[in-house]
Amino acid sequence: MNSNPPIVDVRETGTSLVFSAIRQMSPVPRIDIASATGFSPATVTSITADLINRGLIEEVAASPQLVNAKRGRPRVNLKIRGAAHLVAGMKLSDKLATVTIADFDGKRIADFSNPSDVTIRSAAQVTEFLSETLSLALENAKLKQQNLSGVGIGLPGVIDANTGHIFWSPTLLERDVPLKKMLHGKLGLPVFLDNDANLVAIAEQRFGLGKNARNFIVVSVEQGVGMGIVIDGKLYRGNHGCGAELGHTKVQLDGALCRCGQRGCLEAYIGDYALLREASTSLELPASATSEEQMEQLLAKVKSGDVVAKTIVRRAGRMFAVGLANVVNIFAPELIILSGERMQHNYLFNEEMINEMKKSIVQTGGPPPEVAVHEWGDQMWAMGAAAFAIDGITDGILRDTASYVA
Amino acid sequence: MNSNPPIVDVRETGTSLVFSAIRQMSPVPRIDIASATGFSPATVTSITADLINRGLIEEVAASPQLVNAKRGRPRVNLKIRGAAHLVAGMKLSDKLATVTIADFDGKRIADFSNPSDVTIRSAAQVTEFLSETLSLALENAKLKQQNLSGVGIGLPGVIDANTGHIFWSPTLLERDVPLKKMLHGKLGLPVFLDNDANLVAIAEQRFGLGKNARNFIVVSVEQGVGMGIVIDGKLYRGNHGCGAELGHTKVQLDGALCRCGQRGCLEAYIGDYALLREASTSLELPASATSEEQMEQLLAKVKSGDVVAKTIVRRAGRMFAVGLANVVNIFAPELIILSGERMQHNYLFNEEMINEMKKSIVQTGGPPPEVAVHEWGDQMWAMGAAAFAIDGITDGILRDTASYVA
DNA sequence: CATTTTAATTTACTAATCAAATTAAATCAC
DNA sequence: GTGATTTAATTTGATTAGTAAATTAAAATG
Repeated sequence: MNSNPPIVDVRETGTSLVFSAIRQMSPVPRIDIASATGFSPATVTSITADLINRGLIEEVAASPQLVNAKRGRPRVNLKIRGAAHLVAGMKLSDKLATVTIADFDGKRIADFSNPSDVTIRSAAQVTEFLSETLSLALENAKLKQQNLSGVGIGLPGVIDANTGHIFWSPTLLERDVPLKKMLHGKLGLPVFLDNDANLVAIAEQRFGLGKNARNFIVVSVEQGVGMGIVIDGKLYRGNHGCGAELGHTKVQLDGALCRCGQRGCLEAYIGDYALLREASTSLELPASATSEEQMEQLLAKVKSGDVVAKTIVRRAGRMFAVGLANVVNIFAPELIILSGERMQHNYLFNEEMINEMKKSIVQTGGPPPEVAVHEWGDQMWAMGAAAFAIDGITDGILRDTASYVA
Repeated sequence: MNSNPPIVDVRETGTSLVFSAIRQMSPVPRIDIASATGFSPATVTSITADLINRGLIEEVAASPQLVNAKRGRPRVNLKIRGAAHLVAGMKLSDKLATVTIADFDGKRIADFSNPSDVTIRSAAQVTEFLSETLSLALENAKLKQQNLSGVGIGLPGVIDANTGHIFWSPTLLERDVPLKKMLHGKLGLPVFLDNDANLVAIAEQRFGLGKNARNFIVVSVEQGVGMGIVIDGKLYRGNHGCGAELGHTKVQLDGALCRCGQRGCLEAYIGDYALLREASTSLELPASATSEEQMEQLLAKVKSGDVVAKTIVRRAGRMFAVGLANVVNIFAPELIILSGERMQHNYLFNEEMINEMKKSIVQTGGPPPEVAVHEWGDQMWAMGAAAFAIDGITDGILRDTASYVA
């Protein structure tokens, strides 16, 4: 009964602590690193000297206009050295694979996207398609594969990010695919896989609105409803490494039928297909059009004052508010980021929904969570994947015993 | 824009790491501490020697029958030294204050409970009542206040555990009460306050079914519905230090009216008052009886096959299943502990509900969370409070620079 | 140009931790 | 029994991560 080995968490090294402080606050002078990490200036000097030595960070030439007009020795800013590594971030969605090449500092170097008519593939075909897309992206950016230090990839579905095992994905024909291993074999590069919603959360944390928050959630609506949870500055992935499934929380007992086969799922009220399903019963929408086109027509009707269209969209908004409020009641995050493209804005991410949500959360006495809407393009997903790859590579580098001279 | 100071988390000291390993695995030989913490045996020897020196842990005399019949030098087990400190854990509920005196190792030394007709008090009166109850409990156990090193107290409501500030509690007349400060002033002892549901989670983690889990939730139904969330072995308290409000997650848009004034809250379907409200419309229950008695009568009717009573209880169970499933879909914990007294078992914590819940969670491919029902008496809450106090005291002790000789 | 101020570095030390050798206490094998 | 073997714990002697205090660096001030 007592032989179970509870793994006590690995303590972070001074080097990794300093490095992540630089990443978070970049550009930042040593003195601020010292106060943020609690290390003495002496230690910061010695650790940063080592990091500079290893080519991972660099000093920033002081730009004259930024000098604070204070006296004293001027601060020397440090930043991540972008040239240290290049990574690719990829996002595989319905009919498109998007690639962003980024440097170690997260700077976007090049973008590429590869449309395709095929929406669902075998594991082997996905491997092939992603590999081919990466090659094209590299060619396009005049880079070679050996310039890359790793590839991060996001795709929808239920994925264990630790093992890179895909339990299920709408883009894959099979279940239980060891895609990370397959891609690693094909590309010969370190591969980092995760659910796309988690990667959006990482993107927000690293480059977006989550920069200064420790506990926040990111809700991203695309085909499905995704959610990423950041607790204590760390992405929370649940017990099996799979993310949260906001889209399949129940907002109604015995409610509308969902794609997943269950009833009352949030997604069954706010997903594109749910709205169109309702529209089809009492509105005239051209049946032959794509679902994107149909959605646009539905929203146009809402704008022009169509009562039925408004009813449809309004319920979706109210249901979404309930779903969000539930997350808030359970989590009490400091910030909620609604992340998506313009279209969602019109029917979900609006004042009315946010107010309704706030009315449904329990009064704690503390301030309600801030709600922010972030309209990003498609590249955001890929940037999250790139950030994920950067993190993975950084972990690998900093785990090696850092030999710096005191 | 860049001057915000991101606090990088404090790294745990070797001493506190070893100490918590001992607490978790107690009794445990040094060699196992070494492998669990990753420290070398040499380090464990030196740290444990210091802890023994300080009287915080002790060697356990080898009991002959437990010797593993292996050869080699026998292992010497270590455990927390109970005599090091005594604490009181208190729980204030509707009509009762419960006290448990526990030693530093979490061993129950004495119990006491103090019933009262008053259900709601002013802050001053609560301070007085708790102080008086503690005195009686000490007297009863033949102890003096100076024997105690701290007091942990749990009460329902919205509480910031860090500051000990009570935003609101059903047991208090006023809002925004700095109860921790008041009690500290009155008792002259370190006081640790938290929401009672959180303390149940701590009790489960320390003494109960959560011992071997890193991510789990504890749902406790008393008057309201409480939930405690443990992530990565640590109680998650949300952004303001206040716990999760499972009872006020919405399970129905525009649903039943809740005590909190909102509609569709889980509590408005499964709380005692919700069931009795329904019962009152079509069942004959003696109006003069207490709600406990009425509940018993309602459950008796269920048992004897009353159709209406069954309908009422069955909906409650289904709603509860939905509420739980939502938590699982968001969190994916490895374990759910349903904690409460016998009564809940009959109408909420049963096979049917658990199956219904499992049907409402999304298939991840991984195993569904384990669900365990834990029937504890009233003392559980107080034990959680005691454990919380022990933790607080331990933190204080181990934060001081441990001067051990290498 | 000396003074003041702030940032960064150097120096000399301390504390935490480990590897390797040693000691301790048991069983096993004959 | 007695030495060989095995495993746990400790000791010893280094090494490393980190600090405090002194020093150097580079600016503004007056």
